[in-house]
Amino acid sequence: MLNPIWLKTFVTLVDTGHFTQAAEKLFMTQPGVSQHINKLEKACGHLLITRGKKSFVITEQGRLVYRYAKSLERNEEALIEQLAFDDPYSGECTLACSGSVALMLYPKLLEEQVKHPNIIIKMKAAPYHQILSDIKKGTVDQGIVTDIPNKIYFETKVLGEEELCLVVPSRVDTNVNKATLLMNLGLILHPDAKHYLSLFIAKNYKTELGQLNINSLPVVGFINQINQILEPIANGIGFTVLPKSAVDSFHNKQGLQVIKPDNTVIETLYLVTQKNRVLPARFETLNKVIDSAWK
Amino acid sequence: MLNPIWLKTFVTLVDTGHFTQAAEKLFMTQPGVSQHINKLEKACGHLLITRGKKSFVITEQGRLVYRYAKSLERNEEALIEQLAFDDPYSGECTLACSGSVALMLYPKLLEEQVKHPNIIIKMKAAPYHQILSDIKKGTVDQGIVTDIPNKIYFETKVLGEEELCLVVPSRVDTNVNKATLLMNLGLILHPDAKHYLSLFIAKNYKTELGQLNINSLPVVGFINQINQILEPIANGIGFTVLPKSAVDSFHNKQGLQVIKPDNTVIETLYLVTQKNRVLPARFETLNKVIDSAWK
DNA sequence: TTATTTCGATAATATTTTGTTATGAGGTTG
DNA sequence: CAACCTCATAACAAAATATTATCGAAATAA
Repeated sequence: MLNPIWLKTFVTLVDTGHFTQAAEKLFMTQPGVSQHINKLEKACGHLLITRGKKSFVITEQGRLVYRYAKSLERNEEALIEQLAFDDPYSGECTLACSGSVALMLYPKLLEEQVKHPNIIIKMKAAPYHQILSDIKKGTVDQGIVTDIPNKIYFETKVLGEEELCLVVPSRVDTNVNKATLLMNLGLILHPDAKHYLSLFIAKNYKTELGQLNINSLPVVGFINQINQILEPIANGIGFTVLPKSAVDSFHNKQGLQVIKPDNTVIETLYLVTQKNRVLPARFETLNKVIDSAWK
Repeated sequence: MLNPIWLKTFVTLVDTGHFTQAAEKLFMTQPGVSQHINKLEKACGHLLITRGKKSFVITEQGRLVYRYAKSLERNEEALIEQLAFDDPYSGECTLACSGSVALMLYPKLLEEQVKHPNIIIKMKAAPYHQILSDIKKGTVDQGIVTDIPNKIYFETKVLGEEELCLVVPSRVDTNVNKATLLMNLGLILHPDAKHYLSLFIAKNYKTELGQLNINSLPVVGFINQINQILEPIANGIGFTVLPKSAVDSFHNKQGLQVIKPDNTVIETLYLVTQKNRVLPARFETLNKVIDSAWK
């Protein structure tokens, strides 16, 4: 490994052209300089200078190492400067959430990135457990989920609420027994479908759906692209449960029919971060936008 | 200064998530890891991890340092690799020579750069003494000059020869005493004018010019752009001495008259490098072109 | 030329830095 | 609650590093 102190000595040596002068400049003794150069040459595996009796000439390798040392110095300075300066309008922000939240949130975040081009938004649509494991690993800074995770590892803050919609094809007659209706249609599966459906059933149609086993429902499709989940339903195939925002943004709404339930089903959204992790200033900028999305 | 060993320890710590495991991986003890991190934090001036009782969370500064450490590692590897590999078709070649040599040589070298785009030719037209001082400083790799420099500091190799031409305006009657002719015309000065003129006089017109003092010649112009030196002469003003190649490439030759001397005046061109400096392989590629320019 | 000074290399020694062992405090697990 | 982890700290041992002393060769001055 190339010790930066040796590199600095080498740079000074090359700049001054004299071992003695370099030593003076560095407040050390001349043999010290000699030793640094020897060690650096050993570490590099190449002679960095060609020694004459009283003078030296830098080798090609020496030139390369000299340039490297200079750039190292600059890089290190830049790093130290960066460490002290927590810019609220620059840096990477990685967040993960469900596809439907992403669908609604990402455009708003992009507006912010347009305002402050040095903020870089990285959005990952993922299922619940992956969001949590990514936050725990630290590969994702923040997540938005619909369940409160383990308080030992995560910090949680309520963001807002979203209405869940049971969506069926527009042609279907909904004035029938709901269990029969859904069994006949079959489920269009997506990453959060079963979770949403169970929330929905827990609050509605208990008498009709009470004994319905979600896992025994026929599955008539699967898609994990949020903007395509409603496609089969608009074509008359299956049903699903989705947040209202996802339904609203669908391009072909006349193909759909949202069943108005007796009790509105609300899921709470939580902003989740790693426990004890202090996020940099740019997340305040970001979270203003996220907060306002549910206001 | 950020010790690369501490940085490596820090990277390992972050990767493993455990002091003990990091220590094992690095064949050291756990307190050693603790100390490395402490020292690194002190050197950075920031906490890199937030310590829990049995675990830690990386801080924003820690993330920056982690990224820096990773890139440092890559850069160092790249350097070491580069040191061992002397590519004949890539790298910078800086050379210095007179304007007239540059005029002739640079196009040929550019052809070579087109063939091998990773070779970067840097050509500096400069007077004799500056060429030598640049080579001695090491800011220029090679020079082409017309005098053998001090053998203590430089290595010299004969490149070829060039004919010198005494150039006067085309309208002038040359069948007169040469001293009178030149005194009446006056010298168009350029960086090598006096040197060339002295070479010329030493071999020709000794009887006529014997007592002519170059420094007392009237100077009627000065220009250090090689392709413009002959401009005043083509306009009927002054005389000068230049290599034949520079005269040949002049755009308005009918305005000029080259005085045919009794003894052709030849200047020898020398390729000069710093003493004891071994040039990298790309200079072999380059010097083939340079050699062939005078063949 | 010879004496003097300058410059870098080397060896021996002193000092500082670094790594290890030993130990303790706090937390988790069975 | 005992056994077991994990990390921090202190004391000490080991290694790395810097200094002093000295030499030889070359440049400079006399």
